[in-house]
Amino acid sequence: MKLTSKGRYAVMALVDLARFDNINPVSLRDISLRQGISLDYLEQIFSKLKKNEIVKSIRGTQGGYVLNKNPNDIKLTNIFNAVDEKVKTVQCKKESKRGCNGKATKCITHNLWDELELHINTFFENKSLKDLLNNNKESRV
Amino acid sequence: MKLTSKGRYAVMALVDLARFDNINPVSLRDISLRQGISLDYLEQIFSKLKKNEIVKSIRGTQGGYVLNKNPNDIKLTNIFNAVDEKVKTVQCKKESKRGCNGKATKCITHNLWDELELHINTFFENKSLKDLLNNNKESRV
DNA sequence: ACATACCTGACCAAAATGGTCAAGTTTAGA
DNA sequence: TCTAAACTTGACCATTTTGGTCAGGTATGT
Repeated sequence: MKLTSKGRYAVMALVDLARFDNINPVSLRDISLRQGISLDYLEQIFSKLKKNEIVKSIRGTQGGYVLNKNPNDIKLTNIFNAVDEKVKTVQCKKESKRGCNGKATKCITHNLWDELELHINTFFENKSLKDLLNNNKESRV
Repeated sequence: MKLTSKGRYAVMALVDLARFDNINPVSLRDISLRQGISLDYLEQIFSKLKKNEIVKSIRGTQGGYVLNKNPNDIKLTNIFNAVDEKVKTVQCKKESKRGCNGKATKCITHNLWDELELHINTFFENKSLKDLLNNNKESRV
């Protein structure tokens, strides 16, 4: 059970963006340099963030990205959904008619995984970009 | 962020085992049939569970596996650790001296991932095999 | 017009996942 | 004592996911 770096990068980049986009649009190049994330990879990630209306892009010289919402209204849930970092505990959800192993019953631990998913998602829903900004004053190592 | 089936299978198998091992040792073949998990794969999983003293094996005809502890004392944490299903949010933990991206600072969201790990692990530590047994009376679909 | 920055899609290597296969060893019971 | 059931070990492997790179674009401020 692990977090993929696409999800991590998306959050890191957005925190970075939130810190600097008051003044000017922030170029991916800057984020890339500051956060140590490959520029090409960032472009993929921001393409998705844009589709999900979390950021806006401004083209041309001095262009870059800007948040499209108040940091308080951008929850981790929104970010993770945007980059397809979903919390998946069981696959059997889709075949809704049937039980889990093709049998007529739910798999013996089905309720547990539902609980787990809920537990994690609750965490993501209660955490906004703003929380992260506040929480990040004293992070020197 | 997803749960691997090794972890899921381990829990499913142990719940199955806990239900039936009062009378006789339970063979992997039976678990395989009841839970729809490949026998060969179960063997890999139980080899790890045994090393971690969660189950005992009894060889020979009519042999099989038995729980090695009270269901109340087997937490999800123990099971997941046994089969290497760890919760990993950041890689940067190991290089403890340095920060995250090889820089002198923690990555901007480091605290967040720590919190998340804690949040998930707490769930696993508070859940025992016994809880699952009780919770599983009415699981028909 | 040109540099900067976004945009798009193809491509790819490495690791993880989710197993299978083969060849044992051990032991209860007929 | 023979044999079948069951555990044991370790090699192997196909597929998917991950974490990118590369090669081209297109838009726009100056």
